[in-house]
Amino acid sequence: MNFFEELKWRGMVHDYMPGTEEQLMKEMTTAYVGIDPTADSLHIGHLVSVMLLKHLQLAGHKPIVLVGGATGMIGDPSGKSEERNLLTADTIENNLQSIKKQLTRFLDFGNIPNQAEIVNNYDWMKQFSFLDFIRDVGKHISVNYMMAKDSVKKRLETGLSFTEFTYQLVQGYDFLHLYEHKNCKLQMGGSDQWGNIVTGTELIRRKANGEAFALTCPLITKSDGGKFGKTEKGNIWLDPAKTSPYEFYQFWLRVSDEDALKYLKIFTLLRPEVMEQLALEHHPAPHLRLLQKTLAKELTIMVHGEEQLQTAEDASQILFGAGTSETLAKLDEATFLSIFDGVPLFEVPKAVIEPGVNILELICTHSKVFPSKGEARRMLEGGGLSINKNKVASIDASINTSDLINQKYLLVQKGKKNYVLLKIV
RNA sequence: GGGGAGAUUCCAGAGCGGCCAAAUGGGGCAGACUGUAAAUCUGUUGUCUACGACUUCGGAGGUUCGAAUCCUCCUCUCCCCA
Repeated sequence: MNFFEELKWRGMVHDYMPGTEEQLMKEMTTAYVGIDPTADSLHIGHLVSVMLLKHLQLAGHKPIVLVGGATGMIGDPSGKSEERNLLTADTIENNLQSIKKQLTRFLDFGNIPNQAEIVNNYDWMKQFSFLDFIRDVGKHISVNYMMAKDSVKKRLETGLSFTEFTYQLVQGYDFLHLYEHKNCKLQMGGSDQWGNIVTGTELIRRKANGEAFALTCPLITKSDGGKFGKTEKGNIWLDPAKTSPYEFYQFWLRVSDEDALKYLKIFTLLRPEVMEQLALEHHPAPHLRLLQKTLAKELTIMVHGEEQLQTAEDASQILFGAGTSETLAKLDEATFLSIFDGVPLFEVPKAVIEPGVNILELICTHSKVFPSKGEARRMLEGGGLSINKNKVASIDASINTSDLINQKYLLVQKGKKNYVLLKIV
């Protein structure tokens, strides 16, 4: 199976320019995707682009990651309703380094013919003067052409700044630059990038008299229409300090049946036969969540490694399996701690708990499990609060040392899925 | 430059002197049902020393026993005409 076929069966092809497939068949092709260095970690939304490159490299082509140090300072108007804050060069540099580190888990930067590369468009944009830019680049693309782009049209109503309007030219120039300096003939990205990518190919044709291609993949959606990759707590990051491996694992485990297979295709490298088999087994017994478990497992290994997966699985087993207050009580401290690594933890002084303390006081005043008592009260009254896996029945309930696990811990549960650990010190 | 409309709780959007912590919808959270899915139904969605109190309706003042609601000024947004 070649690269193109691979992407197709995985449902990762949304649109491509005529000739793209032929180009990829013809020779080792260099292709790039752009990533905005808006944070010091990638999140799972970025993973699609990364997987595109992964497949590309596996098929023998050469991947380039373009970190948008320059474009990140501007902000793409696509899909945004408002102009974004500009980042400083320092922040971007810092973010870039962290991102680069994460990418090495996916792409081979080693000394091979099709080694992955990472480039920063700030490096070539920073000395480009405004005059030079409008003369050498702006001259080749008409305003009419630029205005016709969806990303621009959508913003005409609410207004967009000249800076944002220029974005597609800057991105287009990146492509031209890579075409000229790295023989890069293909740009990939999400379908929202189509317009920007095509501006690049257009620029390459007019200015370099060359031929370049575009390939986009569908934007990842959720079957219920929500935004992919977001939870109550925000983005799912690859950085374990931002999203613990446990949370990361749980995110994928909670994917709906409808989405599970789709995500498996996009985010894992499993072969079609394997997936077919999984789907077949999943169908008669959906509650076993075979697809979700496989998805969570594959991704956690890929991003965090085997060891972290083990912990995440153990923790999930305890928290969501047949776990009861008895099983909790039986855990020794080391196991207990390793399992709850990644679950938010608050410390409470021993003096508070020794005389016995009201439950609401404990979780609102002495620790910030809930931001306000009103919220905690509501949760409790609605039957959504448990301590050590036992539902708290009344707002007058009090906690004392006999409730502690290993004489030190309390497991507070908000609803079904959210756990917080209290440590008595 | 001239004329008009508006700014309300997470969002959209009612309210136009006391019955307003503020309708309704969306979203969020929780409960029930389940499979840590989906759908559905129910509850909840300012804070607290909690049948009561306190702080909210762009900002600052004022009128009034009493203001999200009336007046003045300011800031910002949108629309129309030049």
